[in-house]
Amino acid sequence: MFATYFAIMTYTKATAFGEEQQELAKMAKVLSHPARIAILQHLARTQRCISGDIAQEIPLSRTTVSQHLQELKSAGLIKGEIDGLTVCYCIDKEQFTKAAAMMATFLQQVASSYDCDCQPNPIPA
Amino acid sequence: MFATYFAIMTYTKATAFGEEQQELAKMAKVLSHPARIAILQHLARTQRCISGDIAQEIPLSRTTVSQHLQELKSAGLIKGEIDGLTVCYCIDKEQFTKAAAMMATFLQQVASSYDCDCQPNPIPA
DNA sequence: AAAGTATGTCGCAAACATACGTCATACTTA
DNA sequence: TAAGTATGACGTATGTTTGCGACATACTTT
Repeated sequence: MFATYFAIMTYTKATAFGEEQQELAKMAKVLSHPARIAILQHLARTQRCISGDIAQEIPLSRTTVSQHLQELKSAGLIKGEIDGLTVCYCIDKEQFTKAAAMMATFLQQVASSYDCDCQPNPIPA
Repeated sequence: MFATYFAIMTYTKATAFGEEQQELAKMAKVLSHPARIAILQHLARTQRCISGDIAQEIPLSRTTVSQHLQELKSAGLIKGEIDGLTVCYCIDKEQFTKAAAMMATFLQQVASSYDCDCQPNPIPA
């Protein structure tokens, strides 16, 4: 107990990243591969929910595309329904919108930060 | 020459990812680690351009934080000015805003896509 | 000049991501 | 029921990222 406290206090700095920081990083990670961007764009553009034809649109093997789809799915950004032989994927609009809003808010906050002129630390607190 | 053509044509699908897809993925990758999110938030929040004090705010060693700073810098999202002993980092507002806008547009486009009900491929083109 | 401080760079180990061939599953159609 | 097709899961090779200690650099202060 004391030991635990001590261990924590020894670390002057933050002990872990915040919930939101981890959420944002996770969202960003999902988007951090061109194949997954391409898949999302394709799903957004197409009128119908294309299944494995997606692999036709992307310069990767079917296996690899399937993996990327799994990743997008387990992140909750898309959903897939089995319909007989084929699987119909589409954007999970609700979840995607939520995650996108969080990301957009973060970007907005950082972008609208005060424009620094890189002066040396003014008040060495 | 013919061989090259043949090699290209053999690939029915796209040969490479688009410029924009790669740009977006790159931006996302930079944001795909909680430490880098935390650093950006910290820089945005702080009135003055903190240098190595950043390491105090983050649950990682100074070395590792320095690396993350380098990554943000080489992605152009932040800039750092040496001022004697310390280095003053801050958001590169122009570049960050540009990248953020690109990302926000992409998210918006996907989020505002048509809401699919996952019917089986209607017209098997 | 010597000691001190803020930083960055190097090199390594461990963890993770990517790509893809092959195999397993489950449905369709003949 | 057998052949065919669309998929996902498994295994594995190869590459990339992360984290950090130890060292190098460059400036400041005494």
